[in-house]
Amino acid sequence: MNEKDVSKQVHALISEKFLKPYNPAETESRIYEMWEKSGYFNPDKLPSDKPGRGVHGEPFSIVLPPPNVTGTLHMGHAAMLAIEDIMIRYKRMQGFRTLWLPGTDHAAIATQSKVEKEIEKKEGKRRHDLGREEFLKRVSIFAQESHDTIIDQVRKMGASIDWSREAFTLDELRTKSVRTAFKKMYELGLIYRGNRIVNWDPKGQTTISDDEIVYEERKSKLYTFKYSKDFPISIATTRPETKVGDTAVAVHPEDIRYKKFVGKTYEINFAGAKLNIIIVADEAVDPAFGTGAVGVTPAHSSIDADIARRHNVQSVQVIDEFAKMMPNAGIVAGMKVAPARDVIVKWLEENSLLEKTEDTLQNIATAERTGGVVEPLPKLQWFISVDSKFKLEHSKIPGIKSGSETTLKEIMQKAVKSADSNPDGLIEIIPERFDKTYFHWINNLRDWCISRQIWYGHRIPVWYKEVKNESQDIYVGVEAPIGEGWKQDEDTLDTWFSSGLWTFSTLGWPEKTEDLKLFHPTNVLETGYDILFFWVARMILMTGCLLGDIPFKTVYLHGLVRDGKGKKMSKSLGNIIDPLDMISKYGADATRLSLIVGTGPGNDMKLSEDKVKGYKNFGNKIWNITRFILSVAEGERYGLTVVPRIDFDAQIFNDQVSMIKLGTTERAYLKQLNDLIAEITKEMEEYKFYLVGEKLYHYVWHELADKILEESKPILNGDDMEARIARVQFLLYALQTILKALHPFMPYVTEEIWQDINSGRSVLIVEEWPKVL
RNA sequence: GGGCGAUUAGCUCAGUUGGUAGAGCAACUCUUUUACACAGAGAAGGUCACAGGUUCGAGUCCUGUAUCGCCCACCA
Repeated sequence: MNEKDVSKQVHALISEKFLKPYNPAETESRIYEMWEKSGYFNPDKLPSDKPGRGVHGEPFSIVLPPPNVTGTLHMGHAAMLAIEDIMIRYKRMQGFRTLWLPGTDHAAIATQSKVEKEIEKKEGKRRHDLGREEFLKRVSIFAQESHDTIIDQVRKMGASIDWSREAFTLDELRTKSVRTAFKKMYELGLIYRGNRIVNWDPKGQTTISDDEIVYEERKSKLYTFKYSKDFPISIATTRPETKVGDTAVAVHPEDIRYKKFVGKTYEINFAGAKLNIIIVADEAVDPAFGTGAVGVTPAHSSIDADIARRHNVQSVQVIDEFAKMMPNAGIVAGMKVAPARDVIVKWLEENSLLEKTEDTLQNIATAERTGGVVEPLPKLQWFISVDSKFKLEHSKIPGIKSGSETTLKEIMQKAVKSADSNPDGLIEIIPERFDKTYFHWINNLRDWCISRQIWYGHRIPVWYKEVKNESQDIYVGVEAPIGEGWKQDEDTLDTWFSSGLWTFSTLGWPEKTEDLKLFHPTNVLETGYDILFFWVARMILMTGCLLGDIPFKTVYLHGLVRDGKGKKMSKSLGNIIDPLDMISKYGADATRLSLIVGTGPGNDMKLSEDKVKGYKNFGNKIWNITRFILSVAEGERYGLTVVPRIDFDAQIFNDQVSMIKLGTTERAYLKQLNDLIAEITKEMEEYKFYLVGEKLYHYVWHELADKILEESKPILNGDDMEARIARVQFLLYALQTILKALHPFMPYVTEEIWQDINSGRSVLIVEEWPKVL
């Protein structure tokens, strides 16, 4: 038999598919289906044949940060899925009883405004034209469609997630969790209803939280003037139109210029409005700024409201919910805020009261979702108090004893580990530097306004009943109260209220489920650093309050996905890279790896199509390495029968069992590979996936392929049978090892190869992570 | 105004208790040799932002400066 014939025969022994380049498109959906059928995504259906592994293993859980049902997934989601799937697959291979729980977020205000915009564009109607019921029906349809798209995308990424436990922040079970949480916190005195200055978005017609504000720097003018000729003090403001609502002028207590006026009151006719101004002394005033005197508008500025409260000064609202001046606003009554400002300035000029106009930069508060300029208004809303003391019955949080008094702020402070300030904290944030940001935020935290005047979301579980004497009965509960005349609160809850419960609402709380016992606290929360405050802090708050526990042990924060040049991806720049597009062009494995390598936790990642392409080539490289190794292993010309490759570890490393002696070269190769496994296993534990991905890439391509395979060719073609067998043994071992080690990163191509070389007798996702020998 | 981060090869980034600088991509030269041209071989490329300091020795520790980026903040 000549060489050519041998070659043909060899090829006949290898699956035909290895003769062509690796084709992700043909492979991925088939493999994903196989995984799903295996049941191994579900921690209850993991293999049970080995002690301490699979269903007998230690639990390891991650709850997916639920994507908003506002459309489709972007690269940031893809990165999140890639990182979490790596964690889960790694732990599953290590024998942990892994749960990765999927879900979606109704994202109240975001989803509602998206649908509102769509309806307005298509039908020219607003939500009030449709009515609450019809509008909600529309939103639900949209949410369902988004949900289906999202689920499909999650699967395409190769996420080994337990679909049997899928949750939605607005489904029946989560509604029960939300209402139970509300009721408990109300009973603890942590949720209260109060009339306070809130951030009102006139465009969205709702309150928003401090975190939903985006500040925009704008040029503005600082006007210095007097209310009237008889008034002794000049004040400065950027918003003259609000001055019709002034009720005081505040000066610093030590300011000798104004000391003599403190306590005096003045009746003034200011632009047609009747003002009653009292001069008060307050530490909050900076004597060096402007005139050193502040016109206090308690109804339209929270700092002014604070001053007013300290000095018992009344509050007069002059701007309404549509950002229009109210009837008591003198000559500007009925006008919009902006023109009212001009009119007031003109009035000041005409009356020779304006002393100075200066250019200044001002941070304008705008609503994140609608872009509307936020108007601070006094409104009756529901709040969560972060400073109220309450008794925490059962506490696992270090520094807070069961049954002791604490506050939500304290819970948030004590739960998180900080090398400097709180070394005993149980929650570790990765990268560490973010704990500074976290603590800084907590220290400045104010009460959280949780009611929203929108329709889509959890309706506040409070019912009112009018009784005589203009008072009303109030009922807070999980179910509607029995009896006539109860009316439920019209408002809905801030979407982060339900997200805050996510780690335990998804596991069945308030029921005492087996899942809750097994999988809570979850091991890792992996999410973007941009929602550290929105979400992570609130989960810690809610879990501490309701379970007396932490929601997760480790917080792994990833950054933003930017384009190849480091620019933020946006529609207007046209630089958006769509994950589905990348998957269909280069495969999920390549897409995943390109999002991992080159970026540490907490850093923004740069992604270009070329990078993805490069990793597609890598998939093919592995494919070709497999072809080569199988061809030499299975060739008759080497005198080898097809070896049951699954048992190689034993054969290689136990000389008693093996008939094959490894040579010094094989042992050197083996040591190198072993060192690599030791290194990357350590780095996996340290969440340094970017290093592991890169090192495996480098080893496979530039060590195994370029050096070891090349160096092996003369031996494999030589006459020394024993040397050939030893080499083939090593190569097969190396192949299996890198398939295992790469599997969390490139699940599809590794599983596809594994299926072939093991003739479908085992599934790589539950194989053992390579051992350090 | 406060805080955080970055600054290392043309580009994107590693560099874990201080011990003579690394990877990927791009560019260059050569090679179509039966695993792979979605490839291989080879060569090239850096005063580690700047200035001081500690040390036998600093990309790494300290102080300061500059530039860029991000977050937080109710100076009216």
